[in-house]
Amino acid sequence: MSGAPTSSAEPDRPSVWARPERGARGPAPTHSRDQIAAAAVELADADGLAGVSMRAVAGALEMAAGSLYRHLSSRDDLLDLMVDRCVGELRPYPKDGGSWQDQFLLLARRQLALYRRHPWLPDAIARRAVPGPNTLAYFDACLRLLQPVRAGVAAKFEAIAMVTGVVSLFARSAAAAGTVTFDHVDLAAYPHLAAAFAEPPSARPDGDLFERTLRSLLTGLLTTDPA
Amino acid sequence: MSGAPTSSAEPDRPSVWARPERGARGPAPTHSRDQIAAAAVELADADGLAGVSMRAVAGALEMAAGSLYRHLSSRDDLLDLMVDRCVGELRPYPKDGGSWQDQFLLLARRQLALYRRHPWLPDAIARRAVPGPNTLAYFDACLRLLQPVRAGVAAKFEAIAMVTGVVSLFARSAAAAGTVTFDHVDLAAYPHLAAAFAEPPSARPDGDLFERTLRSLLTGLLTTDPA
DNA sequence: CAAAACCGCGAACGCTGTTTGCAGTTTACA
DNA sequence: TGTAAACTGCAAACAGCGTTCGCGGTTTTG
Repeated sequence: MSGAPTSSAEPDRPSVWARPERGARGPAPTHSRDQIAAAAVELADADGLAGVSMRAVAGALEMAAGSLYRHLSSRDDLLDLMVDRCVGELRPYPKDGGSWQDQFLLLARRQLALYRRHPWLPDAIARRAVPGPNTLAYFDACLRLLQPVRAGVAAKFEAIAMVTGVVSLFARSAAAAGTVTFDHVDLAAYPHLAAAFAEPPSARPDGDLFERTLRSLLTGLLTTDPA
Repeated sequence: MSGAPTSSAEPDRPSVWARPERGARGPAPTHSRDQIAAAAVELADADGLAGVSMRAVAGALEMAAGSLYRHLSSRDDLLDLMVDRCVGELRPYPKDGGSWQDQFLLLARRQLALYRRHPWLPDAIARRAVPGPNTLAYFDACLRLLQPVRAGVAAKFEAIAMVTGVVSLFARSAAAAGTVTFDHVDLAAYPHLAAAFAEPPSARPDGDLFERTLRSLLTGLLTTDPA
């Protein structure tokens, strides 16, 4: 969901998606992958990513912490599951409406809503999540929307990653507006900061900022691009 | 460095910048704040943010882990120190050259270089770092560059945060290009992904992408903006 | 029916950030 | 000048974390 696709030889941790959901020999697992992911997402929505500890997730499912490792090989696997589960909420993908910019913007709006529902999602994604089926479907849908665009695959992936990133910036700026506070700071040494705060508080930028930003970003990234 | 300034009543953890560097009564500390921050930055540059444990930092300075808490009240404080120290590398700020867009772009380029020197910086900043003197100076310089722009303070802060965010996206995409790998995945269910990989690998987008993106972002965010 | 494979469990390991009591050192004030 | 307060660094400990391991019990395979 970030970065361009290449096949570099990095420390490939074996993804969850490779391992079979359950073995063929033993007793049936008392919990499914989806149940685990759902419980973890619920916990993250409530307490943030830090609240998603193996013990907490296991506790929410009334199982022992170590038992989780029958389903996952690490906490990273759990986060991959969570990410893919939430990306699935983007379905169904826009189809048959307006220009590719319009469609992409619609998708971006849905991403923004998703990131607001799950404020921890950008962080979980930025951690280089291994794409699961839903994430692959998301990329596929993006590429489908970008089909009319005459640009190379690399450029398209760059654009997708950039849009995803900007969307998460908007989600963060909305969620954490007013996070940075300059109170109790001596502004004497910072004349322009001081002047800014002397000014009467201006209205926050209008609501179309999201659309205008993404439109200029998309056209800038994809339309005038050669390759 | 992210988000707009407001004075909301959030759980204000007391910043490092408030506490005096050393008391007036006891023996002289064997290490200064700067030495601690420098050691931590060195560690982060080498091993990433995860490598910056209190014990590791203390070890690099040949002191006990608990002793760090004579200078800092938490690890967050340490990260704040690290961030502000690195932001200081942006000095001196551009002055007297070209249009405000040109000057801001120059600053953005320097930020990009900074983020490449310290790949952990974006993460440390995104964690809502408490602005130190260097960060305040950075904001001050940004506002000075934006002085000719007729836009409200809130819009300017939004723009600054957005530029900072996009710069870190570029830094990440460059550092982690080829991170997401679709190898060993059955692409049968994802026709557009499959088609994308069947295509001969196209050249990566040209180098002016950074400039074009930021220019369109800046003009989109600030020039047509009302108040 | 035996062997292999898998499940869930509880206890442990090493790591983390942080707290605490201690002894020693420097300063401020009467 | 002497004493008390304030500060320093240290070692040890605490709770929490992700993770591993050996156990007994259950299910399937041959």
